[in-house]
Amino acid sequence: MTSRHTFSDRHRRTRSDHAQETAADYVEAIDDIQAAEGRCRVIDLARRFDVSHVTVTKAIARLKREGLVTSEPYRPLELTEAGRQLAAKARRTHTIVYEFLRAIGVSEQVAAIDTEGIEHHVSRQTLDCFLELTQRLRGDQSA
Amino acid sequence: MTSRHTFSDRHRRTRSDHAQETAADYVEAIDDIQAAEGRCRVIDLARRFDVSHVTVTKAIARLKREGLVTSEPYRPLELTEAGRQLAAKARRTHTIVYEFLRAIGVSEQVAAIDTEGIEHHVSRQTLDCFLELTQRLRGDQSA
DNA sequence: GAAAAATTGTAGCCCCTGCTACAATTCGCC
DNA sequence: GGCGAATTGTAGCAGGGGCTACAATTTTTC
Ligand SMILES: [Mn+2]
Ligand SMILES: [Mn+2]
Ligand SMILES: [Mn+2]
Ligand SMILES: [Mn+2]
Repeated sequence: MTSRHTFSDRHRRTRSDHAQETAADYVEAIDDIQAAEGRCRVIDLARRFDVSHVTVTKAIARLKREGLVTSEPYRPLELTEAGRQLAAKARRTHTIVYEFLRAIGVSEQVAAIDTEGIEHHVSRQTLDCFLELTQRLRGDQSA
Repeated sequence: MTSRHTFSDRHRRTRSDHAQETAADYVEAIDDIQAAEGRCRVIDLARRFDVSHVTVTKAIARLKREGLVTSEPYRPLELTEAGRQLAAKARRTHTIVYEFLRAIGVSEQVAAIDTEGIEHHVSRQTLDCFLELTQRLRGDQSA
């Protein structure tokens, strides 16, 4: 199948997707929580992801290294401009995937769960197809 | 959104999906390679996934612990019955996702890549929706 | 304003997945 | 039969992501 690509391309890409997954989910969550509560603390993320605050602290250390987050000791987290941009992009993707799953008949609960994983593995092209089909199915609704 | 579930449910599920991801991809690959070459060696998997043979050896050690694979030192890999069943299930899911992406207009190359990640995050319900829509779109082809 | 509670940080542990370097074994070929 | 190549195994390293236990700091409460 598909003669001019290797299996390794596919798996390399999946591994690379996973490496960026935490970053995307974290900055999106930080942005969310800031919007809802005015600020985002480590404990807020720990509760959202159901992990210990230590796990969050270590993840945040990495996001700082990558220039997505800033913070001073014992203070709430802030997003850098790059962090805000990634959050916006992550949210757009998340919404498109979720709305698509809903449009093709997946329940709210299941769509929410599946979206959280799928969103990190959809290329631009696939996302466009999702968007287009969501529109089409909505127009079709009456049928 | 979706009032009676927590964010943590979604992320817990995604983490659990990832834990099973390696197992599914490996047994599927072993089954593939056995079918094509008569046997599957460590080096075959290393080439397919584009990782070192050491990485494969360690992953295989885990699959042995989990009862999916057996092998003797310096000998080719064998699947247990459980391994074969998981491989079959993984292949079914893989095919459904791939055919679905193709049906909604994604190119062969991109569909092959995206499928490799998405397949691990589609619940049964979503898979059913994929299948149904694939059928519908194929009938619709003329439109 | 001090004690208690909540939050954050740090030390140290685990497993998974990646690697290089090197040793052991098997395979292929003369 | 043996030698070189291919394959597999092992030692030791790194980073990501999970944890508990405990210390430090901030926030809340009285
Ligand atoms: Mn996610
Ligand atoms: Mn994934
Ligand atoms: Mn896969
Ligand atoms: Mn697959």
